[in-house]
Amino acid sequence: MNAVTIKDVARIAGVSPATASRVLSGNPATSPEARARVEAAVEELGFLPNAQARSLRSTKTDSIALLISDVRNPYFSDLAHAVEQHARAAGLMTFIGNANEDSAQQDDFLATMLSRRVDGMIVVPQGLGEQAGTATSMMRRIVDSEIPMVFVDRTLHDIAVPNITAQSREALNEAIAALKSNGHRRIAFIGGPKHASTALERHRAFDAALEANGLPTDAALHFAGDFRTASGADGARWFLAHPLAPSAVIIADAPMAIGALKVWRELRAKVGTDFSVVAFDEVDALLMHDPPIATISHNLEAMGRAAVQALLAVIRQEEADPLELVSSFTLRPSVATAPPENAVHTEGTRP
Amino acid sequence: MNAVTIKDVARIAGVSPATASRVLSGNPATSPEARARVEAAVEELGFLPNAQARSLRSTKTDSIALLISDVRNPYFSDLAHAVEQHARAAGLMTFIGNANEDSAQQDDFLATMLSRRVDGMIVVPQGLGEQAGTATSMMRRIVDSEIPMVFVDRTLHDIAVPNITAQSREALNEAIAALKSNGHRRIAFIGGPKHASTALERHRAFDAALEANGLPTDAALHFAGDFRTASGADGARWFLAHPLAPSAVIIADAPMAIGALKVWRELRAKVGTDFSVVAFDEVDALLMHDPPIATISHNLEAMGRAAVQALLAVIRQEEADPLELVSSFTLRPSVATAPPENAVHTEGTRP
DNA sequence: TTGTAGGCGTTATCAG
DNA sequence: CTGATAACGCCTACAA
Repeated sequence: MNAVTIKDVARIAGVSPATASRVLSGNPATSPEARARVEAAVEELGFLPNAQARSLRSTKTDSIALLISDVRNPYFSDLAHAVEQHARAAGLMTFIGNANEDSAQQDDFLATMLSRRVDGMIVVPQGLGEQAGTATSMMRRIVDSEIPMVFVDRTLHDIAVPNITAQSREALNEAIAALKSNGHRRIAFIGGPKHASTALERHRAFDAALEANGLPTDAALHFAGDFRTASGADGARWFLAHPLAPSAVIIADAPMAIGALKVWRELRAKVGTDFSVVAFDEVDALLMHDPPIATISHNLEAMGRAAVQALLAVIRQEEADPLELVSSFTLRPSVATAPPENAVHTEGTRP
Repeated sequence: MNAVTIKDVARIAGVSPATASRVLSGNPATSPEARARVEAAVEELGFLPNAQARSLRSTKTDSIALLISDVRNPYFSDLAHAVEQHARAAGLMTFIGNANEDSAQQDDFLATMLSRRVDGMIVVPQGLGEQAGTATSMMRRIVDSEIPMVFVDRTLHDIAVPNITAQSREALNEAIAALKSNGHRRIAFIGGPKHASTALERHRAFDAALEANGLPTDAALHFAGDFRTASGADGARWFLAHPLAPSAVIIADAPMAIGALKVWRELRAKVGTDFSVVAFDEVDALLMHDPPIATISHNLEAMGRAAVQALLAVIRQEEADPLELVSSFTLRPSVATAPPENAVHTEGTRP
């Protein structure tokens, strides 16, 4: 296939493989003449060094792996873009892997990347268990291998690696204060899966924000989704049929919000009139919706940059600055301020 | 780091490295006893084989590279998802690279992947020149290396590798017929960049569809965008200010359509009333728009599947069926059927 | 400045 | 079925 090796280059250039290698790796101990001849030979043969063989001896590969939860979720593709551009600026190639919200797919990718000796990994970890999620045994093995690794967006509560996460409490405070000032009292929450730390964080911040605003928390107003479109659709139906008739709902990510909005449209439920909706993640689909949906958004660009910086610090064995990203809340009056008086729910009429 | 090698495993298991290797690679020429002991040793040591070294000897790596143009474009992330799932079903790991619509980034990724000896590549090629785009010299080198490769979505007119592309003529015929039957006569086109073959194909199909419907083609009604959001915004302003006052516009991809819609919203131009819009790519943002935008969509799932199949055929050196995917057209009446009588344009009133 | 001679971790070959 | 041995492509002492 690409059978041309450094020996071929050396032969054509009339030098030894060692000299050719030195030229190729920029070793100063080379004569200008040797350099010229080797470079000519490389050009002539179209030689591309075999990274496998190279990193068998040396160790740096100038590449990192990035594992995201779901390529099709704009939240993660924005993150991927940010990571990729910052890594590139630092001279690192990024290989993107898609876990598809599945820990087995995560494990395959990470194991393959580890065995291919990337210089480090930036991972949105796929958890298994309760609460913030717990590591798979493969994840533990990979962490034990001591490859430089940072978590981004999510964490695992039983693994101690540097992590870049966002904090949504302030934004939820604002959102709920806005809803309350418009008369909303029963606010539902469509949350994420137990294995994702972000789901837990958002859920807790939601409860805390209710309390901070003097509203009662109620487990019955919490729907456990899985961050994917289909569960948002389920949540939408659950919301409409809820016996407590909540007048507003906060949805913990964009795919679920989109799933929910599609259901509501089908059922002719009037978002923003019958009830109010606030969703995490500022994506085009939510802004284009009629009426536009209020959103709580993280700064993915900053998150990606921070993740790359943190990883570089680990690779260089420096101290990493402990970073915390705070989400911001964007209120779109047409939606979040819809008073519950208009709500079908509060009148007991439901599709 | 992961210093445990197959020799350690062999030592613990009390067999030779060769035997350990056979067990690990599923070679049938192994005794049950050897298998058991090796597996126990692997478990005990947490051994992970070094893929670098492995593929230095063998050649298969059970992995492929996928290069897409833009991770943040839902069109490509859907494609990535499809490719990844089908490759996974075929036992192949997928490494995703983001060209970011930039041929230099493409070249870096492909060169790195080639040197890491993936088994094959599925590429949305980034062209350079005129028309369907022309290959970079790195692309040529990579093709010359004879690594199994297929193009998907786009092609390069000076490179002959199997390619999976879509054909939009029928869909555009339908769209323009629908527009015409609603009285539209001057239809604008916001197209893609010259280096993308899809841009050329869609532009030609647009002209052909006009002719097929007995409408004149007019270069003045064509705006050259670049498939990214910002150029869609430019196109939107161009459209509103156009001296010929077209009453409908077809936009060649979703990011440009979204950019355009945002501008029109800001300027209070009434999409679907003042003028009609049809856009390529069925993405949530276009469906959520008020009113929903008519879309022309390809089946990305089928495209991804076909690309994986074609690549597998190349890898196995089989004949690949020359595949051609036809795009499907979804007409959403509320928009595409808006009669031009309502158009601000035809009345000469423009924001 | 250059060449020679190992060796990185694995698998293919060949003899037993 | 197993074990020794060589080789994959490259890099790096070490010696010249």
